[in-house]
Amino acid sequence: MATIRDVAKKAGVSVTTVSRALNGYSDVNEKTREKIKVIAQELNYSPSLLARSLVMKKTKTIGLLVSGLRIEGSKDNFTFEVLCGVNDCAGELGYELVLISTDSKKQQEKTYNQLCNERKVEGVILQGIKTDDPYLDEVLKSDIPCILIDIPIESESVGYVTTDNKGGAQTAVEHLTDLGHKNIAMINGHSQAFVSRERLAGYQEALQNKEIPFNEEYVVNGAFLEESAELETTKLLSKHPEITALFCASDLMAMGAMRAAKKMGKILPKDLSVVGYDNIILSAYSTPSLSTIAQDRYKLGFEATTLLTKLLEGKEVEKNKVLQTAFIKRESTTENHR
Amino acid sequence: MATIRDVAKKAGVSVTTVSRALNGYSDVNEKTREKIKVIAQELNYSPSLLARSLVMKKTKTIGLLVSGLRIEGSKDNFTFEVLCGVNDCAGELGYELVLISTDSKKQQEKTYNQLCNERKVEGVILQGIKTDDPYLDEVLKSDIPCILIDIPIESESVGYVTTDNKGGAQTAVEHLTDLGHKNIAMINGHSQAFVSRERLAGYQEALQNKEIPFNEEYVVNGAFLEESAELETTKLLSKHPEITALFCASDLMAMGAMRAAKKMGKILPKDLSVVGYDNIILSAYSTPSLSTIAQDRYKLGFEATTLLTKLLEGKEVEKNKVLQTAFIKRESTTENHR
DNA sequence: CGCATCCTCCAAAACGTTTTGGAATTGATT
DNA sequence: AATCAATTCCAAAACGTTTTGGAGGATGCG
Repeated sequence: MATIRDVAKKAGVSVTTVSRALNGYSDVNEKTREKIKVIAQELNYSPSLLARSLVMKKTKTIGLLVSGLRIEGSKDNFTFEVLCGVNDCAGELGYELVLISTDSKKQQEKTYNQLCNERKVEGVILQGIKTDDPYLDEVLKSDIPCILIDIPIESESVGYVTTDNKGGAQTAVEHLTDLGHKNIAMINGHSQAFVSRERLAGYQEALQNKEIPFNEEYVVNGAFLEESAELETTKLLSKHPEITALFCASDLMAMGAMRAAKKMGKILPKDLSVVGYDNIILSAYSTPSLSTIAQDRYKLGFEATTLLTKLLEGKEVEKNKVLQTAFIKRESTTENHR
Repeated sequence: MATIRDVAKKAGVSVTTVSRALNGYSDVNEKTREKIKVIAQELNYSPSLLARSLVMKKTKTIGLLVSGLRIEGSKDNFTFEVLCGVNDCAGELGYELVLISTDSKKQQEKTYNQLCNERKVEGVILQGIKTDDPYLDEVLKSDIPCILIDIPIESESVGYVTTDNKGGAQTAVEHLTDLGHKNIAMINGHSQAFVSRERLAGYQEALQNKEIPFNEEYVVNGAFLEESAELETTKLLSKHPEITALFCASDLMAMGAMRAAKKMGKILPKDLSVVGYDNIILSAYSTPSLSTIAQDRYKLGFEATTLLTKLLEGKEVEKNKVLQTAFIKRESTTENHR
């Protein structure tokens, strides 16, 4: 409510002096500085970031643009944990965070550039965007610094962070082959995700290393959805009863797959070993608990922010970062008995 | 990048005209308006919300102030789902949303008023704050409109939304008494939460209705934490083996309680019926799945935003809203066999 | 023709800051 | 006494918008 002018008037000095006093400049007498500080406190004055940003042409604000901020995200907490990481890092570095959420409807109203320019965000972190999203082109053309999460594309102003999806998938499948499984199917996500392609590549490589031939029919698409995965698994296991192990590209799909198997009368993990991907909370609580590949979503957000701020501050940096994954053994995988 | 001045220059009109043309005023010729629109598009112009807010003294921005935005929140998703609700409602009504997160460290640097005044938020939604938090006093003294989530306090500028905690708890416990249970214990949250007091009251009332005497030793404090609840349950059941049913003030604590019981060799739900509170995702996936009281966290956020915006727009409204809960029967409760 | 009315447009002020380029005072040095 | 340097302060411009109050021209009416 109180402006710098009010402080200046009450202190009997100019606004310039108030500004310089409060911002720690040296050309103001310590005595007047103290006086000004006291008065500012009395008046409950806090400088308007709006006005400051306007004149300084700097907002110290980054945007977290999430495509599809929906309550369904509760199941894997991807968005939430990334948000926590971004928020913590931004807080540490003194950046404000604005949350920008879009969906296909909103995208028709405002372009990516409009969204960012309006709010004068200095940089953006993009989460949840698909590879065929029209925004992605805009992002690459735009010169607003941006870090993509889980989309490995680089340009002058764009970098990315992701995890070692191929390596993670390979580890998962090798765990299954190590247990003696030969007929290993994969429930993959949708093809508009880079991570799906990478995880498929890891699956294939793991098989190849053990000289197990790749069977196209063993890979089905579960769209990262629990229900789709359940449906696809039912079809898959009916058609191919010889399958003894399943690698799912997400834990959520693994949940659906396990339910499908149970409904078909299979005993887990004896009749079917399942390994997931993500290490979501649920995976520790399901019966059987799920062996999975853990990826650190919090760190994904944190590192994205670190990278972005370095970009903003003009530091020369690698514009990408690939985080490692970790395999977590739980109850859903066991030796092949057939 | 392009400013209104650039558009004006290129269109050969004044900035006034550009402003009025773009904002749909009537005193501009349709032909010039079209021309201006085209040029604005060409230049990729979007008005600076900063400048606009400054001059209009209106930001159309609300703040979601969450105390303790931490990754641990993944387990119950309270914050996330509230956020989704707030975000959706704010989006619909044309409000910007800024996420403000605090913790005890940050609170020492900046007061509540500073936090809000700096960013010129018009109103605030407060989530995750405890009843003994120093911010709460500030909130009540401040004249920034504010909606509290799950803290039933009202003042001139402050309202709240919450759920019917007492009724919910009562329903939960009545479910247990209906199943023939007499020795029903309660694992409550910490006492700095209004919801804990309310749920305790509901527990007591349900017992009283069935003329079951209240036993102080049957109520223990699990601090809303899974581990604490596990520990307390172990102690409780050891000391009072006659207990056949448990009402937990949160699903997460119910998870801990069930684990404790299992570790003691009890078969669930035969030896112990458990009902939780919240209906978090986990509760549907645990073994046994958890009977619980569902509260709609998304709606909590959505209604909070509705209320806040009405307050901001000066509409005369009830400054509070109490949402109903719903009982969900799952596997963790069964008839008393003793 | 004279006047009122409508339609288009615009110059300038305002919002609350920071920064620039000095000005005034004081103290020290020649 | 004159000069110089250091210290402390300030007026004014700038940032990018919206709004106010009115100007100028065209049109309609008596």
